[in-house]
Amino acid sequence: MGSSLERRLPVMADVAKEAGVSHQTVSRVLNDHPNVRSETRTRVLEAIDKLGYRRNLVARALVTKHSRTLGVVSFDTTLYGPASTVYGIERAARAAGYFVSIVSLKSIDKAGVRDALDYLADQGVDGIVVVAPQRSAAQALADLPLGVPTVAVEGGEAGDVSVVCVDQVAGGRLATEHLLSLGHETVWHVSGPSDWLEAEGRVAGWRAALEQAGREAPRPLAGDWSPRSGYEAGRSLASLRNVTAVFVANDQMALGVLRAFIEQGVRVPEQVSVVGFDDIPESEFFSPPLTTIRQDFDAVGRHSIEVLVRQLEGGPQERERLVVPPTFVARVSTARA
Amino acid sequence: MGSSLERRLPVMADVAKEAGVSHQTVSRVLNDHPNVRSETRTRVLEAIDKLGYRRNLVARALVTKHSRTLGVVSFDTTLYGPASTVYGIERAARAAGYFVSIVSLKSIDKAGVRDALDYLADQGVDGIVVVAPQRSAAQALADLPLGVPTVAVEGGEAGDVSVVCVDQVAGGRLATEHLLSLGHETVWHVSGPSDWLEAEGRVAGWRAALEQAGREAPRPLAGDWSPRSGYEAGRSLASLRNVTAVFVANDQMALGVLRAFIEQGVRVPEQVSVVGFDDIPESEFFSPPLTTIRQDFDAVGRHSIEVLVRQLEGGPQERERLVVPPTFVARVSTARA
DNA sequence: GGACCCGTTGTTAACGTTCACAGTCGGGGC
DNA sequence: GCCCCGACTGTGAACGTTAACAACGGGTCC
Repeated sequence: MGSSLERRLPVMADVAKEAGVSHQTVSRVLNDHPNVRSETRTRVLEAIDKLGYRRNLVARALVTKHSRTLGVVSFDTTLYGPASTVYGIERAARAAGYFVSIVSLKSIDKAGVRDALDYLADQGVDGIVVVAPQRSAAQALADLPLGVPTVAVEGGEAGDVSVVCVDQVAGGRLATEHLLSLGHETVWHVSGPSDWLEAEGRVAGWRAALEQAGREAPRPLAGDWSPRSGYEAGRSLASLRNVTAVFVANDQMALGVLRAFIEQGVRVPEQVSVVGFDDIPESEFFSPPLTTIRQDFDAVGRHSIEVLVRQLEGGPQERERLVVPPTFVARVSTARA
Repeated sequence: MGSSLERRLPVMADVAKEAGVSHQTVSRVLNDHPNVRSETRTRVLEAIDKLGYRRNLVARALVTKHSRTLGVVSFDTTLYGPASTVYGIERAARAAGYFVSIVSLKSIDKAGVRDALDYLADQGVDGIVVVAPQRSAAQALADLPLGVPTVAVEGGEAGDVSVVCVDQVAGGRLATEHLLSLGHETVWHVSGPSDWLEAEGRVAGWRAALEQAGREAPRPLAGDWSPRSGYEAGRSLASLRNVTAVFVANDQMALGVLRAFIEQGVRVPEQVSVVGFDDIPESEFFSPPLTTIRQDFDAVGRHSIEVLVRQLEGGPQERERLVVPPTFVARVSTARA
């Protein structure tokens, strides 16, 4: 074998020899230690450049006990919400100088969350963000004795950890009040899966708005976030007489509802008004373009890293709770009753 | 502070003392070394359990020179395709016993890719998967001298690295031939951004199918994958007289096209047939449900890890090229001319 | 002029694991 | 009875970095 291929990568000692200083001085240059003569610094930098030296972060992590890696536990990053949140997390983390190690769970049960947490802890992450939108995940988090600073996204009132989330209740209210303000007698609801905190919050907001207006709340139809479940809910709704307004818990299900209505000859918004939730990029081009509630996933991701980094670098801190407000997006799927 | 909080985590030496053996024997037990008396093994295991010992992977990585971490470089993981691919990669990697560290790029230029690669190399990843669907990214990859085994996903003919991809040309053919077989005189095309290899492959497949049938290829309209760009292309198409069949390079743009057609009073599939690409979960519920070409992103992700792990564990290997075939999904957006 | 301090540098010892090698012990072949 | 071999275990030295401390020189303050 050629020697150039086998030659081991240069280490600090090599740089030190090249620059005629001690390895510790090289370390100081690398870590921006103030007390290094600038002439020495230049010499070291030149040696580094000449040798193509790159510092070994593993060795560094061993002695500092900090890996500058953050762990992310998430659920099905194929969905737009989690994907966008994780995207925001990753970019914010990198901007803050951290690596990001990801674990995507297929199902979130206590064992799954515990495994993921152990797995990341083994790897030596400095902090963890758990995208835990399900009650079971939030609970698992609350029960687990975790030795690593942790932030929950959409985590509800989860034990001791800090939480960053969108105000789902406000979102549900926003949607419902909009429909009520258009003169609809009441508003039907297609909800998300019952063990999701987000689904629950939207139901609560919807119910609160109806109650405040003194209206009867119809029994909500439960979906699973998928377009298909929305479609099925839509068929049920279409067969009912008195439905004029529907608040659907996410845009994908709203698409299914829209489809069912079209098939059944129910015109939106002339006969029934529909409001979605999330504002996915597609919503604007549904038929008709969907009025919806926008969640700023990117902000959620960024905030969760802010909170985590503050905890990491500012020492032990108070548990924080950061709420991002949702916003109303008017399009054409709603009309006066 | 309570001493229990400050007590350092147990290390191998603690376990060794507890079990009355040397630290090396503990190491052997942990690494499933054959030559350990089973009675000794049990004693060590009990000590580990009692002390709640967890081995320090950072220290291990320092001496073995293997971090059991894989790096993933991707572009905008908010899009369904990349998100699904990365999801598949992550799960497959974890199943193979590797951690996954992710870098999401906003724009893929040579500098961005180089930075990401350096960043991951610094962290000491054992291998890298680059989801490099753009020509510039593929080129960057080809030019870069990388010391780490690398696999490109959707990477085209990229230099020395192995490639896993979906056969885009076949997909383009499939879509076009389907439309031709329905008796359409020719097929229009709304393409993806010109520097994307996937876009280029689909154009090539479309063109080849038309040529083979002896038909004229109209000038393709270029989009940027977004529903909005599809919408704009759709408006242009609607203003044309002789358009009866359109192959759109992805489902999101197809949604925009559909929307534009509805607004212009063009009926699908009665007047114009539309075929998309990707088969995102929403497509089935578009109006009308979209006939499309399905890409198995999950398989792509899994294969890329297979190839990478084979390279990692089987020593230096031949450059591989693995092609996943797309499949045709019939729905209702197409009809006889 | 001596004490002291600060800026600069070097020396030595961690960090927690695995690797290389050297024992020890018991059994089988001659 | 001796030798050798194989199973098992222990000892010491890496791995490449940062932390802790010591040492040196020159200036300032009294």
